[in-house]
Amino acid sequence: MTRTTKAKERHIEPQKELRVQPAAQAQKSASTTRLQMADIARLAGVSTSTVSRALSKNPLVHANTRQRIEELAASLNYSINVGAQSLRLKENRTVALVVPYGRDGRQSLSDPFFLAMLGSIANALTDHGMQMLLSRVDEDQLDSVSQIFASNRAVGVIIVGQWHNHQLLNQLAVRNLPVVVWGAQLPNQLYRSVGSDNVSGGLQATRHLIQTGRKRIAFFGDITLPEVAQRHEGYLKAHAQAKLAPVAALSVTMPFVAAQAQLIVADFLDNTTRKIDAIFAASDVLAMTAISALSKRNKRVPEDIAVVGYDDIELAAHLHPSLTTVRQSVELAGEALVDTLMKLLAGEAATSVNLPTLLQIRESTISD
Amino acid sequence: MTRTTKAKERHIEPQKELRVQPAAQAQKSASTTRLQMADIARLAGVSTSTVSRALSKNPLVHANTRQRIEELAASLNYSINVGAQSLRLKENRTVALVVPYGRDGRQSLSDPFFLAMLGSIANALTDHGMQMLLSRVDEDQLDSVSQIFASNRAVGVIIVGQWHNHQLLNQLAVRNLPVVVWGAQLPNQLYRSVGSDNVSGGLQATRHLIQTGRKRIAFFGDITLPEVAQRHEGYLKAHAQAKLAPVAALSVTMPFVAAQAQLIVADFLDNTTRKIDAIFAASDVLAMTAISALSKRNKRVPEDIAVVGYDDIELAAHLHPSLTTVRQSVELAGEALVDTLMKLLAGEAATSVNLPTLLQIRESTISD
DNA sequence: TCTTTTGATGCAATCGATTGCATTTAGGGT
DNA sequence: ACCCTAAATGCAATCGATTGCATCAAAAGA
Repeated sequence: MTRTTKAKERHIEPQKELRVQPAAQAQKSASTTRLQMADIARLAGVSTSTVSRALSKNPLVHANTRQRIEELAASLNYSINVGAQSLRLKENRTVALVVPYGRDGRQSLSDPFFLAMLGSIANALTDHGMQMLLSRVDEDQLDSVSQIFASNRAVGVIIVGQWHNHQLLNQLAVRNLPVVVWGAQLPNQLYRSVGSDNVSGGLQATRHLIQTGRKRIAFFGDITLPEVAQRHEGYLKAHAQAKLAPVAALSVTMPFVAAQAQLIVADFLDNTTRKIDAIFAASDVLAMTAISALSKRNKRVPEDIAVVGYDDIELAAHLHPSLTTVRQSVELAGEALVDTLMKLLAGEAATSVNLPTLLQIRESTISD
Repeated sequence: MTRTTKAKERHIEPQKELRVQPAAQAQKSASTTRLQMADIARLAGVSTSTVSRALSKNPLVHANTRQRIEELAASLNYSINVGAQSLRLKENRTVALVVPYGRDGRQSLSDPFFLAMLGSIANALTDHGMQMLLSRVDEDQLDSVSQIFASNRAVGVIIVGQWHNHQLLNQLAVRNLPVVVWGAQLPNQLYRSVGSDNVSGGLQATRHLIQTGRKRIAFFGDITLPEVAQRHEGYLKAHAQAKLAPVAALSVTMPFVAAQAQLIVADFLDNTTRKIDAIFAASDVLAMTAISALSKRNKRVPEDIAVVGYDDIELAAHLHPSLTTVRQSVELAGEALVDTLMKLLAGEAATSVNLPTLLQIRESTISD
């Protein structure tokens, strides 16, 4: 019997060798047909099976053959088609990072903290040999996250910011989808979350202000967001521990977006009936907005009013005055999110993570 | 002849129906087999061909059939496997965003400007129905970008930051790869770039300082980077136009990373032989670092020393003093990068883009 | 009633890889 | 010289979709 078994010859589908040249660009090099395994096989004088095995370092192929194929592939700059590969292997090394965006509220992709987090997650994923797909999703259509799985775009999802979506996130969790959320840990929470210990952070910040003699401390932030609510809880707790009665009117709800917050801060400060000697802001950006508004009104920070922020973005240390703030380690956060997701993907037990917070005391609360 | 042609029955590969349960997680729902087109077809009592056509709104299928299939698919939350689809169609709607990272120099993923750009690009790509894959690549191995194409991971690449890689980028360009770079436009440039008009930006900033009476103006930035070099060129040009002789010793080379820059700035300021009355910094982060260092030395901004930054990050307006800076519109930048890439992908002619810059005059140069 | 036309659906090849089994070749033992 | 084992390679099915052509059913024309 002949070696060549006369490979099937009926090609119904027409070979589109002749491909239309894009009109404008005469330059487009003629045969941009992407190199594939069959090409390497032909050039190496072996079958695609052997090439496949050689490139995956399968010991079945002879060492010499393998080296020859590897060199050939490298010299031709060949790289296996990951789409075809993952189709066949039914595997996928992509994780989707979902950033919900609402009309109002914290515009995640402009807040330095969230952006830094994104970078950190990218790094952590790279360390695990994972790709990162960035998806922006309308806050109201967060259930479209399940499409990401259904269409096999990614094996896991990291959602940055839980917003007002606790129920939606729970719905994803009951479907057993590998999802991890950056945010607060809440009662009746079915999904895994990673976040800083917001209550403790709020407590540390407020206690510090009280210890430096402040008595009328304002709170700036959007309390409808779980994370902020917990920071506010810490704020109240610190008051209680010091046997101070917090003044409700000093808790001001405002979104995270600097431009919008600025107006509310101005309005608050100009209302002379409310005297304050300190501000605890739910993010560094809000704190900076507050400081800016204060200095426009000739209030000195920290002499007249002390300010504490939250996040410890890189700039916080380089401001004037440098900002006292509650540090959430972006690096730890990224690693914890990715680690938790990896556990879920491996089918291991994974619990929500509460990262420690550390108060960074700087000039905005202590005059030297 | 019978209708059913006795579909092929020899299944060599064993059906792995029995899949190993991950040990720890007994919960893992039993049949997590992802839904596929064949399932929809079976449930609808049609062939996969019909389902495929129905979902792609092919007029060949009867309107009733189509609606039935669409509803079924929707109710089961079915979504076509994009991997298989793009394998068959040989198309791909993913763009890779490559962020080179070097040991030193501007750590793109911590600088707010680059991060904001990333968000802007993500938005622009979403508008074009494109996915965005984020890849971090070592600055020295930038040629691995071609792997992204070879492995069909993405159809186009946007590189944020040209760094010292002009030659490498040119090499990519001669291979006719659809690549767009954020950075300066250089002589002998074969690739398409999008950037702000750095020379003009540097000119505007410096001229403004000169017009407000400053004479000994320091320049802070890493001149080995093309973008910074052009800003410095504008700085020199402004001096020439004002018939001022720039003092070479006042141009200080420093990386973009705040922590590293801080040391160099401190060293510079403490060297009493160099008197200055203004600083033009090549990024807002550098400007903020400078302001912080100045106020630590009891120098007032702008009274003693005026400071101009570059980028106009969102925070710049909310600082104290608010920062005079050269605005690079992140939104325009993202759109221009994506538009240019889309043109390349469509085979249309595309040219490099130089975006206009606008000097934002704020408190750090003008006392009110 | 029988042929023709048209509309709707199914069959099977295909995209670029992986892999179980079959097959060939080389090496070893007697 | 001959058989047997082991090593190396090839064949062809498969992953989940798309699509040209064939087929079937129903409507229209003769």
